[in-house]
Amino acid sequence: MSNRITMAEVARQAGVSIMTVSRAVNGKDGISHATRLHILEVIKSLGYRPSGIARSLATQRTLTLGLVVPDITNPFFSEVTRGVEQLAHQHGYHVFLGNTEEDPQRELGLIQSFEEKRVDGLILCSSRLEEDSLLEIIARLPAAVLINRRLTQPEQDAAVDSVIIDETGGAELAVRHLLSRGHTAIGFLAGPPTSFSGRGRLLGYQRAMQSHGIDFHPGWIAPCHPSVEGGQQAAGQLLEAHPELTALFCYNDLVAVGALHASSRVHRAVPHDLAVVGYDDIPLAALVSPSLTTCRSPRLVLGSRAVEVLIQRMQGCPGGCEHQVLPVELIIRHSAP
Amino acid sequence: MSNRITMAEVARQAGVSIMTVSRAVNGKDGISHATRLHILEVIKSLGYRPSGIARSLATQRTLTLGLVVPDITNPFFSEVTRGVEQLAHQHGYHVFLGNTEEDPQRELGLIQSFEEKRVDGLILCSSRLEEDSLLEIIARLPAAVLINRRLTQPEQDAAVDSVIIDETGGAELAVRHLLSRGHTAIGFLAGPPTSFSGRGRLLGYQRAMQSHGIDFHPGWIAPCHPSVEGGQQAAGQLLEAHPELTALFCYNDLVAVGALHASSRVHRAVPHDLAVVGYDDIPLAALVSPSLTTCRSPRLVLGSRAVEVLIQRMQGCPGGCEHQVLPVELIIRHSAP
DNA sequence: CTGTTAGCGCATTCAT
DNA sequence: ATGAATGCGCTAACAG
Repeated sequence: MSNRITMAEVARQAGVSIMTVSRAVNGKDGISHATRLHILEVIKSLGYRPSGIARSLATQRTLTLGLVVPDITNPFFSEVTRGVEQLAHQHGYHVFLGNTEEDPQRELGLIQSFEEKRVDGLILCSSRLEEDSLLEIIARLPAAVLINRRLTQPEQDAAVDSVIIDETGGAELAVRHLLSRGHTAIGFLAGPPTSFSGRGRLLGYQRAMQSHGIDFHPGWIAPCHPSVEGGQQAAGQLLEAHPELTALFCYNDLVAVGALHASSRVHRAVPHDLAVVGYDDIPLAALVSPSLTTCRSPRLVLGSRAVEVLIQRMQGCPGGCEHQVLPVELIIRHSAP
Repeated sequence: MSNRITMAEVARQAGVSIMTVSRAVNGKDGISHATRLHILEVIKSLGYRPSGIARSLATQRTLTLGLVVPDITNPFFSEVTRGVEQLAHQHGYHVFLGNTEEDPQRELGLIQSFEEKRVDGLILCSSRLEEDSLLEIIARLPAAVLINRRLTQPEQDAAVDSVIIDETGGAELAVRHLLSRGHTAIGFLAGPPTSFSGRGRLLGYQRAMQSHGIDFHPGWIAPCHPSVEGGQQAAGQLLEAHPELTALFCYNDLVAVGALHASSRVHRAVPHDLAVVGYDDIPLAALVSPSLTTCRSPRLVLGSRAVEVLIQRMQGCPGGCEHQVLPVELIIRHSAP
């Protein structure tokens, strides 16, 4: 390797002991101002950089976090990542990024690797792992936070920190907006029924409809793949089967864009002939035309809040686990004014 | 801390020496099949995980890479990141992600931190640092690769590995496409003149125009901020000042989307009254209407190739530095058929 | 095949 | 205010 300069070398050149150098480097006291200055001088001239590895071995802390996401190119996760990095940096931590490519097997591997890297804390975003594995893993780690997921069993849920979005509340907000504009025949392009957010948003839709005294129409709900193509296809079929629908609430913005495409195909102008509402407010939402009315999920905050919870836990703060639920904001644009 | 299990503990429980455990863990030979199985059994039952920290201190390798990007939420960088993570994973490496938030000062800090973390290699994406600092930093590190940038001075450039996109070639491709469709009055919404890609794309535009024997019109070139707003504003002004323009080549897709907005304002239908070509092929490009004809920059490959170069360098491969130039592909869609 | 001896580079006692 | 001894958990030479 490149013959790195060590503390011993600095100590030799400065004519002091290793311990004194250590004190100077870490800004601790018990050292005269003069020698400190001198040592700092030597350090600079030698280009010495302390070894985080050696330090971590001695202190049993790495000042390192692990972040696991399903797909970093997804704007949702990239913004969560940004939030995580931002706050980690603020607290002097650095972050290992793991991309699972949606593969639970890789997720497991990454978590294990991060454990071997001795991360001080782990953030699992939209974990695809089953509850048992998840719980087992988290128990092994010094600190861990789930983003975008909670465990279903109450006792288990109580044992793990989490930060999530108010999926149901956001969906209610969106549907209520449509209802307030006079729509009653509102379809729902539902996402994956297995996902946490899929279930939450469906529940919100149902609640809002029910609270308005609207009969439940199973036919108005169409599951679809959470993509533009999925949305386009599902919207096309739904509108054909149920021409009475005057509005569509979509699982996410990609699906909504697909709905936009589909409606233009069947010559229903948005928003005049059909109102469309999305979810997430990804950058795309403001750029398509008509621009999307949508629910803004606080992605960056999701990440930064997770780090806060983690750091609190790492500092051994007392109290039980935290379950933060972040509110969602309705952004009204042209697709459903 | 959580009383972690060490190799010594495993050794004790298995009734062997630490060294034998080490051999079993690392799959080295010089150990009987039976004892290996036994040790592995003990390891599993104890839930032992080797300490990467201790291992790194002993071996002087961390199996870790550092990646520094300006903004992880930018689809360009998030895909580069994905490529990096992918290939790193393939080779058993893990990656520290650093987000500079476009701040050179933070970039410097991150690099220094990663050096202290003893990363085996560093990838600098679209570095904003000045050449001297850059060179100095790279000299300190065991291995480093630049993405999206090369140093201007030949001697310096020869001293650092890099992976870049053929900016000029891509721009030529785009403009030639417009020329081949009969356009001659082609405007250029140029990006930041200080950036590597800004200069490269401008050169490509000029070359293509010149090779077609078209007089140089400085007025046809308008610098603009590389965003939708910047593009919209610049396009509006350019089209007003030069109504003779029948096509616009845009610095990137965001600018092109802005141009789309602007042209609809002045009632020039795309592509009929005005052809528009973007650059990068971000996901948005296919989703706006009309969909964008654009140059696809191989972002994922940019990342994965950088890791390959890095690993080659880390293995102490001989030969001088590599300067890979990745080709760009023209994607023809509706904005300029 | 297995165990022993030495570090890796630093921080944490405890002396001086 | 400074230094010496010891250990963090593991691997790399050597011995046996």
